[in-house]
Amino acid sequence: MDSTLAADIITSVTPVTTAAGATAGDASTAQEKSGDPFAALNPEQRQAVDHDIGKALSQQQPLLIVAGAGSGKTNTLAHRVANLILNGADPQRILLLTFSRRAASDMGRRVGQVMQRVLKLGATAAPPGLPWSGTFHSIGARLLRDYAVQIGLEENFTINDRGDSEDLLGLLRHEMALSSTEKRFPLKGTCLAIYSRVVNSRDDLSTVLNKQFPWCREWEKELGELFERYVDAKQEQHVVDYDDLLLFWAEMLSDAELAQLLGARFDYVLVDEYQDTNRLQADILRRLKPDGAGVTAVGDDAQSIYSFRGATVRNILDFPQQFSRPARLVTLERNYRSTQPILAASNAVIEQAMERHTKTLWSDKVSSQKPQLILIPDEVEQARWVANRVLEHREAGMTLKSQAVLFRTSSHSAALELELIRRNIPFVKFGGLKFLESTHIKDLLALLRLAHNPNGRMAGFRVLQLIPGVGPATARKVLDQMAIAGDPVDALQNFTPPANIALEWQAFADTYDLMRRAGRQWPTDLNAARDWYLPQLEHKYEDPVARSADIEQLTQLAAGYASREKFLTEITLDPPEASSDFAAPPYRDEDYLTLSTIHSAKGQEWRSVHLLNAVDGCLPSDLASGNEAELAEERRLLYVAMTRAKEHLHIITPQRFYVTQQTPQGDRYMTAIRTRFITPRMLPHFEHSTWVSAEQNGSGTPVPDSVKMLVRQRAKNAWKKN
DNA sequence: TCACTCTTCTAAATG
DNA sequence: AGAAGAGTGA
Repeated sequence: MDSTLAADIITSVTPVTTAAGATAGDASTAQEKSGDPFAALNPEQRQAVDHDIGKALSQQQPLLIVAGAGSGKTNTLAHRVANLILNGADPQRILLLTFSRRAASDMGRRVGQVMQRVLKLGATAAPPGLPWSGTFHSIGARLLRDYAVQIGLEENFTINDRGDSEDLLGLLRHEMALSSTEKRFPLKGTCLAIYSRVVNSRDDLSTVLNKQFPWCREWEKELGELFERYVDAKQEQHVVDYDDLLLFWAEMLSDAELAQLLGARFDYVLVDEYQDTNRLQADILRRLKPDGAGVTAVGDDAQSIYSFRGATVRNILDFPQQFSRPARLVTLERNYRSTQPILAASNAVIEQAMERHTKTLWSDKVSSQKPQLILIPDEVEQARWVANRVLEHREAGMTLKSQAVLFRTSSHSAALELELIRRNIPFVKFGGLKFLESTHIKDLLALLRLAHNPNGRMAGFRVLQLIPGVGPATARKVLDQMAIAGDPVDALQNFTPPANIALEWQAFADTYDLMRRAGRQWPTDLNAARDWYLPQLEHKYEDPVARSADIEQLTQLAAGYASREKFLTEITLDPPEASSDFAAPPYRDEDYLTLSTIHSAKGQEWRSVHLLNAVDGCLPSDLASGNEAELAEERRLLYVAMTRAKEHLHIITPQRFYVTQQTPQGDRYMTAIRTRFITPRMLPHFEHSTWVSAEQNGSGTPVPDSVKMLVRQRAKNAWKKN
């Protein structure tokens, strides 16, 4: 093992006190008193951090850390990485697999802080970077580029995002005449979901259809054929989809020689959020390190919320037996995040879950304030109430950044967003509709992709139809000619378009020519693309101004990347989280409120958390109330949402919903009831209050709970005979 | 072959 | 509310 790097760091030690913030307890003082760098960790965390340190790599046992919400999971993992490096591990040979890009950079920073503190590095001394940290997908993409030639992939392959993949399936579906069948064939989105599930769960098609898509069972034969064509089409077009990034990686590892080569690249493999990995990812891990030496996984089965993507709780439950050597299990139950009343309520919710690693979180943060359960007339009032409360908290010294509003589904925040805009409260929304998914952004990216990979038919199909007068038929003809031509640029230039669009055609051909011309430098090709696209925007959309602002923003963003390939890969795997409408750059540095789907809130924490629409139909979503497994996951979602709160938790249940879709004899409003996951038995864990709408009581002041209780009690007493 | 309108169907979370 | 397919006129 290479220990030169750690040695280098130690020689640069300077006796400066740390600037890095201590997370759990008072790290710096505890450590200075005892002289022990890890003194601030609790005994279980310490076991995890010290596990098999100093043993020969080949002798090390795999490690599973089952870490409850807020138990210092990231901190523990960061300390373990730092400890490995301190004991001679080479940071270049550590593979750190995280769930999101944000988690990856967070981890890198934390490791740096720990290293700095432990080694007492000066604030200016750079801690070692971790070049191999990222999501399974992004690491997969890097490895595929490295080994492309050896596994028969074209070097210029591009990555299709979900929209492209759906469109490709849609096209093939149409070609197979499945779009006009007597009984409706599954839509392209459903087709992709089925395909993806097959790949990620490693089940066969009929199992997946029976288990997850029973209403599509009758199409098994056609779907099988469609997917076969889909795989061929991707190969012809030099494109891969998200699932391929994992699948090709796994397949690469089923070759003994390549597996040996790849496994030997990394001494340590650490996986965060293991509860949200799927079987394909578990296979990758096992094939990379068959005996589990140097493998650490961290996760919490109670927070598994990605089964729709094929993640399975079985992964974490089975981890101890996954390798040729059994794993060591360490459980972290002490919560450093939330107050005891918040934890008590969260525990009550998750206790109803059936299969799990039993653990009960505890905390010594006392508080007299129970989480609040608020009954509110409707969504509009909900928005107003939340905005009021957010401002109140801020008056009490809580920055907007330390507060968040969470919801099950992106659209649940619509009313709140309007209210926040109206009242000038800055916010950033995470999750939901991505910047990347708007048509105009997709158009421009498609043009860049087509320049990078002329075989990418989906990109081509989309781009060509942007030219006025070009529809599907012409586009197909052009693409066919491009495919057989030696040089795609020549094919475009030589194509004879219908006479009435000759001018438009020439402008496009010249742009493409420019973009592919040898010697061009990024981002000049991007600028050419933009200059061509902006005028198209004018006649294609009603609101060209807002859209061209997005395009400008994308151009800015893109110029920051080293190359076209880097940009295209990164933007596909890690799109900007918030749409430009709400996250204009100036807001970024200011204080802002966070709006987030529960899924995107994973791993985060805030002093105050509001949870919107805690009613049946929203949480659990009525689309996910089909079977027990789906319901169990919805329950975990509520648990995840609740455990994000450190001090204040407000759960809001609007009683009436405005229904946009009219049922034949339906009402405009629908009455909602409190989420079934908060049962009457749990009510003592909450403080209750009711907000009477402004119209009803004139002032909009909430009626204090004490008054209400009094009234209710008296009403009840009238019937008591004692 | 394209561009447009009309009708019917579906509807989430994400790398 | 928006997508996808069907139908129609230029």
